[in-house]
Amino acid sequence: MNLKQLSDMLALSQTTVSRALNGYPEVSEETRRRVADAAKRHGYRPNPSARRLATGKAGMIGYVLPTGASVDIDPHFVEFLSGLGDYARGHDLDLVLSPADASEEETTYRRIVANKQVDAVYVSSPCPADRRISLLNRLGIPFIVHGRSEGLGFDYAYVDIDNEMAFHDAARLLIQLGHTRIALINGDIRQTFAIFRQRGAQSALADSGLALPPSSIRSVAMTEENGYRAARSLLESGTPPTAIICSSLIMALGVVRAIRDLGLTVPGDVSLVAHDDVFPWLRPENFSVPLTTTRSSIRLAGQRIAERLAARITGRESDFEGEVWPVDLVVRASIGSAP
Amino acid sequence: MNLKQLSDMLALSQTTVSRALNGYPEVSEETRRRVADAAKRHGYRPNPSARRLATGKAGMIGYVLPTGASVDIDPHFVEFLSGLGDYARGHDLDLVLSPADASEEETTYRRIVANKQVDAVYVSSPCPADRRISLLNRLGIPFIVHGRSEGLGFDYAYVDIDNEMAFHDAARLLIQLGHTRIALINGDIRQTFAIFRQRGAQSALADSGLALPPSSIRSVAMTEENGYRAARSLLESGTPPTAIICSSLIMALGVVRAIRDLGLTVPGDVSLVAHDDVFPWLRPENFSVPLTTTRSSIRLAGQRIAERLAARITGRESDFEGEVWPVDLVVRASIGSAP
DNA sequence: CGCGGGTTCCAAAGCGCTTTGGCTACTTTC
DNA sequence: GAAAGTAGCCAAAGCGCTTTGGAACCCGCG
Repeated sequence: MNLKQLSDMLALSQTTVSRALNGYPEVSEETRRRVADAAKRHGYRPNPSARRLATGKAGMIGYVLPTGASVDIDPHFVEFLSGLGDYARGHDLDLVLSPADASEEETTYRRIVANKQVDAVYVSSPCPADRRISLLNRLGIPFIVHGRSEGLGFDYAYVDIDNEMAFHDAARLLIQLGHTRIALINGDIRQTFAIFRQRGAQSALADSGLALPPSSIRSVAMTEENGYRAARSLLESGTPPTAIICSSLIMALGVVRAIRDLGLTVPGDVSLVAHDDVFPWLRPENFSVPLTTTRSSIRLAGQRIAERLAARITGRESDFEGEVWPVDLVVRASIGSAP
Repeated sequence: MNLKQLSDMLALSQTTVSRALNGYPEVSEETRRRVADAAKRHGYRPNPSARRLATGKAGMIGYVLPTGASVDIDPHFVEFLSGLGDYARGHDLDLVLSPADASEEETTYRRIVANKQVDAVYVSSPCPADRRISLLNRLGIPFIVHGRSEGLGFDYAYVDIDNEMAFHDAARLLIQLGHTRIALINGDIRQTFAIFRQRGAQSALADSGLALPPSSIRSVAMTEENGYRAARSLLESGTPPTAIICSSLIMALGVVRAIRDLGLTVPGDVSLVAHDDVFPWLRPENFSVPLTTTRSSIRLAGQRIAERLAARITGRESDFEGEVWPVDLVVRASIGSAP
């Protein structure tokens, strides 16, 4: 069933039917009703390819998926996706993933924009002066960044959490508990979120005249194994920390294992705080010692980003506002006063 | 840069240029080279919407993403996606995700097929007599199932691992070690993979005159918490198992925690085998006691499925072959002879 | 009565590609 | 040397939609 058939059936022109369906004003209410009615009855759905060809609008949002033989997609991505799906479903939005390895990332962005395959894209895990962001800005396609970049020289729309404040607060709490040797097990420091977290922890320590020397910082990909290794090397060093702040629950698994392997206890010997992105399948309250966390749901961010993306596509949103969400600090048994 | 501009530039007709680019035989080698050359130099890319409109082919593969307020996307999905990406990248295949909740799943499949938005779809986590599979079969779009269904009454293409054999082997090994009270902590039993796993474990036990009574089976969503609860309830029952087989590494985390909480040890009191889907961020050899696993990489399955999907789209594959991959049984320290 | 001004509708021109059905010119065949 | 192929190319017709630029009609006003 296509437009022509439908309009023939109604003895109207394709123009009128199209307009009736798309809410143009120059068609009488009665005709509009008749058309809408027939369309529904016959299950008419405009062919998206045709529509896209004619309008240039795609009804899809795009994401360039970083892949590569040695590249693992972040498990956080799935949570983000859930959130995106929560909104997209019911708003007739589809998501197109274009896998690309690092070397062809830029080309891929250019391609999906040039082809008008998607109406908007989102970008995740930005680094400072992120090239993808300046590229998209130049290409002029609506986009939203999940996270923030720095030093770009122009405004852009983003949704981020207050990583700096979160880790500041976590560090401050540990300091208040008397800890002076605090270590940070962070994610890849090339990414802004990790930079902000380090900054937050550092400033809290500085506020109390303490330091976070490079020797107390680890910056690694967020796997259980890396968490273990980082924690071990910290705890086996000359001046082991009495508290560890850790950028992910997955790494925290490794940290806990390392602590236990060394015959130490939480929070007796080591206090532990981790950032929780809210995975349904791994919850901080279920750690052997319930984990104090800085908590912020990635899924919620996904929802919000989808919503704003949709608003940008339809032109309801056009400024370049950055949203920074506060992060909860949830205290559980894994922290205690310094030994 | 579009076809017309390119062909004007070359003083050739659009027809010839199109044919040269698409490898039709009726164009001379020399012309073809000239065209290919110019296309590359000017970065010409055919507009996919136009091509789709003309051919009906989309160059995309589709997936209906189950979502819903209380639905969590499986973290395995991300691994699968990595695999899909591995192939898709470099083959100009994009992936479109259409989020839909359970109630509109069927409608969504119909929509993406009717709209020719995608050339093929894949289906994951099938259950017996899966309605999606019969629907797709009826709609006549190429598809591949990741996993298997049963009792459908027609053939279809799938890629699956030998879950039954895997769990059979795992159970047999435990029996050989002298275990007689073996428990199974399984995934959602409505899904075929879980049924097969149960069947495998059951048949191994039956081979030795043992049974796997319902009281020794838990069938739950695969989270750490559920693993913990299941293990606890099993171990605190009147006849606690001396060995547990567990359907996922994530649940195994909880199982290990439960064992420890009860003051028991692995493998002294309880032997543990888990299925490992090969997450880069959580590895069985890094458990406090390295875990014996049945191992099969989901990522590899993703690659293979993308490859076969591409083959089906282009017509290189047309039979309805089911592929069943063997599963490795990797022995590590978490199993021992029965106490 | 005729005319500006709405309202409601339509024919036709794209959008950028593929594909059908020739057409030309060059070989081959007898 | 003419008939029959064949290789190489092209014009034009779609694919299904949106949108431009009217046309037809009815209204009330001077």
